[in-house]
Amino acid sequence: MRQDLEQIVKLLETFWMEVKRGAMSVPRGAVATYGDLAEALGDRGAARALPGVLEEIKRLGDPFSRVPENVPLHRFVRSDGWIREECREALMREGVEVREGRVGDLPSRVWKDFSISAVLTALRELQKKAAADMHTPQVHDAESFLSVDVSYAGRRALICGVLFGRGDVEEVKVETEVLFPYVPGYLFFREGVLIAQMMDEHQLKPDVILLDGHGVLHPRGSGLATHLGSLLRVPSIGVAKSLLVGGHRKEKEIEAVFLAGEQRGWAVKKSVIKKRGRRYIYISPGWGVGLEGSLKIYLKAADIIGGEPVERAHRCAARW
DNA sequence: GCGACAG
DNA sequence: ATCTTGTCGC
Ligand SMILES: [Mg+2]
Repeated sequence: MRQDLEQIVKLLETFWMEVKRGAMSVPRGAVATYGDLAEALGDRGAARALPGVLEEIKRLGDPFSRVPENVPLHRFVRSDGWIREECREALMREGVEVREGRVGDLPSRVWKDFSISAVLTALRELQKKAAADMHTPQVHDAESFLSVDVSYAGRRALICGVLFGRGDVEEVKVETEVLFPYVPGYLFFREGVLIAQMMDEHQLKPDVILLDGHGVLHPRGSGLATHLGSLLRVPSIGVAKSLLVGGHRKEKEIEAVFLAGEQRGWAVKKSVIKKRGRRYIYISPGWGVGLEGSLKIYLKAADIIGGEPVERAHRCAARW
């Protein structure tokens, strides 16, 4: 079953609505932790993204409504009781005891009765569907390539695609609004959605897309490259600078990367691609490409562009 | 206190 | 990813 961009974007809008509802429900005189709000949203791992999200809602409004909301940002603390510097005074005025930057008696003050929908769980369900979509005849070669990267400035994003493989090299750039924070394991919803918009707008149909992130080398087998490839029905490969999950030996120039006892990708010394560099980069199949195909096609792309393909897109995206 | 989780 | 001076290594 195919997903569509509008359905996904709708869920991202829901994310902001639910964060707002959750934040507004914390009563005066109480505090809530970022972790508990994240858990109510479906994943405690999103806790680190929430201070920024709440602040954005208050200052600028969510990216959909763009109407600033007076969320009680000051009632949110870290799970160890730590309160943001600028929130301490407001909290004290509400009768909360503040000692050395922390909530006096956290267990008695903390409120966690959120009744919001678990949007992040819904996002994970989409990831699982994309991961299950992994079959189809896999490609073993490609003639035209698109490498992509995204840079950020506040809530603006610059998406840059580099098309190559048929002689010339073409750059495509699109500037848009960021719709979702960075949460480890959910990169597709931040960058993939913007990249899909860019490819729609310019009607790009390369044989394969090379993305700055992982493919099946992901907790749910559904990284940025996998989900985007599945959405667009374009074969894709993940090219990451570090691991999110999994591990590998460090003896040969090219090593297999394993996750839960199964090979999910490759670690390739950068020196294989470029003159310098001793670090590994991580290649994994996205969608419509197998393990062997991902490595073969990636090395071909690197050879044609004469360097690391995603790095090429990275430099492009750095120029606003 | 330390380690850690793509971008 | 971004914020940023000087510093290290090829
Ligand atoms: Mg990037």
